[in-house]
Amino acid sequence: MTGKQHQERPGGTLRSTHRSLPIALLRARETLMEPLREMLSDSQISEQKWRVLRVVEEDGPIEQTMIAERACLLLPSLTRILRAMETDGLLLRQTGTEDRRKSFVSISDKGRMLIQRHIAKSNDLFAELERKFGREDMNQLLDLLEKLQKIRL
Amino acid sequence: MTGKQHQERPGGTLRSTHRSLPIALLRARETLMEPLREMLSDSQISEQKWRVLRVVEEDGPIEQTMIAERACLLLPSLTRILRAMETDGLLLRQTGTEDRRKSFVSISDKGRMLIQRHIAKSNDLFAELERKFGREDMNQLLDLLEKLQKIRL
DNA sequence: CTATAGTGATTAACAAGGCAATCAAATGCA
DNA sequence: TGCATTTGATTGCCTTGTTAATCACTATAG
Repeated sequence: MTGKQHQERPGGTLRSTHRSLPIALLRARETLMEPLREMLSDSQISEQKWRVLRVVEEDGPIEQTMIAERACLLLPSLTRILRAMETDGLLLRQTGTEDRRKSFVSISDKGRMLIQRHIAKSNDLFAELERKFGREDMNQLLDLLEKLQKIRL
Repeated sequence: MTGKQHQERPGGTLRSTHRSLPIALLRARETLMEPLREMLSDSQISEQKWRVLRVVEEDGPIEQTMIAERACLLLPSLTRILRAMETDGLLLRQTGTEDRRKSFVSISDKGRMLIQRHIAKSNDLFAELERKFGREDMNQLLDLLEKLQKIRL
């Protein structure tokens, strides 16, 4: 029996990492985050805090479990992040009146100002991306990603 | 036709987080990683270590800078991960002969066995995804992501 | 009403992400 | 040859990711 080292074995082989969806999603995301992180570093704010800020601004007083889901964060991370952001005066937290386990988070004026300060740059980046990537492909990609999010394996 | 698609308040506004590409990429990735992480937890291995293992297996003796690029890790993270994986006997590291700054990493038999142990499950997951998502959309998504990776903003 | 289980949020402990500084080997140049 | 510069890798410091355990409060059964 000659050893077959790089051939298909009974267990088979994996796809090339070039066609691995998790890796491709990660690599694509890095393309976007590099300039975005640079933009946010001016305000000493992480990409996670930026996501939280946007979600809270978008959906008004909102409970933490919902923020976590929409900003793709786990609750333990969110706890720490909210504490820091509240200390920085970007957010407000108040415990619920009916159910005192819940707390509702809303954006402060300072938080709104921080968003305003980055809107122009953010939209510029988006426009540049749309130009280089193509509006058609952009929308198609967003549609496919939205479809993928809904799948449960 | 009916005016602006997107109404602007004084100072402007951001896109909805539903159409934010970085967030969409993250959410879509979560869909995939949930079952994958569960699979890997059997072997006490993180998704990062799994990526490293696959890259090293795929590209033979390879230097760390290259691993970092292909597995989407920063060098400092990789240093720690490789140290742990070497301790676990999944990888081998040897200093380069020409350039003694470089070190070349290769997979061990134990590492290869770990991959073999998960190939079936991994391919099953991929097949299920392809079935639920559609082969056509799948390939289109991979093509779009590959295109996006190449853009420099 | 009390014991119990369930839910939202937090804490603890450790792995990994991210940035800056550093080390060691190699390279370029006067 | 000397010495600054560059490059591959590491370390330190802090934040975030991840899991399990816990706390505070609510809802439910007996």
